[in-house]
Amino acid sequence: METHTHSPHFTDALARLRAVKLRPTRQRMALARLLFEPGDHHVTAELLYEQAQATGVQVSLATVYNTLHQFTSAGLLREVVVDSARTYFDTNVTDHHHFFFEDRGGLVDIDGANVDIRGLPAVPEGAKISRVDVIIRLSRQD
Amino acid sequence: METHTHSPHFTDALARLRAVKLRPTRQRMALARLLFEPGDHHVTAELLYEQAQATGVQVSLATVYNTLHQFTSAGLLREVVVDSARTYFDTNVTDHHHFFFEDRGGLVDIDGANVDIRGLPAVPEGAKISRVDVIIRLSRQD
DNA sequence: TTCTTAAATTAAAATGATTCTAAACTATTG
DNA sequence: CAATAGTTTAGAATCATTTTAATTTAAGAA
Repeated sequence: METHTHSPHFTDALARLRAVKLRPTRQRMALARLLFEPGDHHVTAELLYEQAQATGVQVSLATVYNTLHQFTSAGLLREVVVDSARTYFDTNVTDHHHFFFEDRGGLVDIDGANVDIRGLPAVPEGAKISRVDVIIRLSRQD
Repeated sequence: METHTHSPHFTDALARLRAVKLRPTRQRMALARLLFEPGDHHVTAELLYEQAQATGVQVSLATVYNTLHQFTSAGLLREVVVDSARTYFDTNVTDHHHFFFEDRGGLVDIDGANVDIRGLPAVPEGAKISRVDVIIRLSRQD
């Protein structure tokens, strides 16, 4: 006999929200599932909003923006700045870098563990590194 | 006796425009001087527009945008994507990277000659590298 | 369960950077 | 100097994102 009837997915999203002290509202739960169940990927606000609509989740675009930012502040997501036209959010919050396909706007992660950057100058006085981003911009081969 | 009465600066801006086959209009000449005389630096469209106004150059914001993009296409400028809110243009078009001060939005160049990046995976099939950007994001110490 | 209230959601308006439009100039060339 | 292709521009349009202010809801108390 199971005492818990929640699906593992539900529990997972709920656990994540609890862990960062965000109220598990219907909207946040649904967005958390869309974001974290599929494994590492990248979304824009517009894309996540479309995914919500496509899967019957009722949520406004404003809430999608709010939620993406709240999740980012909470460390559940990372913002990736590669394109001045739109903001990407990454569900992979471990140390890593990106390939960026300039033509179609896609991102692919590069594990940061193996990447070693040498020859950088000293960090300016009074500042500290908050993050190092390596972006490899790709175009179509000839 | 001098046969040329142009200042070196004027000649320089003119030479640059000629080199990339852009008509040396009053506006482009003035913007070229604002951009290339001070040596390497970074501007946003709005900032360059303000500089033009401050120095009595009559030019519209639309032309500033047009010119920045034309100069970029011509290889006279480079676009730097570090902040999703605004686009920076860099007069340094040699191989280099950036420190980015997150709090005040400033950029400082890092010479690319000494920087060595190891451990990157192979470039995806059918794609080629158009550029590698290293952005070191800085926040205030403590 | 019901009440209370702070937190969350939302539609719609506002914002801000950037691009577009189409009309008025201007550099270049014959 | 005239013709014309390339430029500039004011102002409108666009588009991602944020804000506003009103409505709804989650969570804890009673």
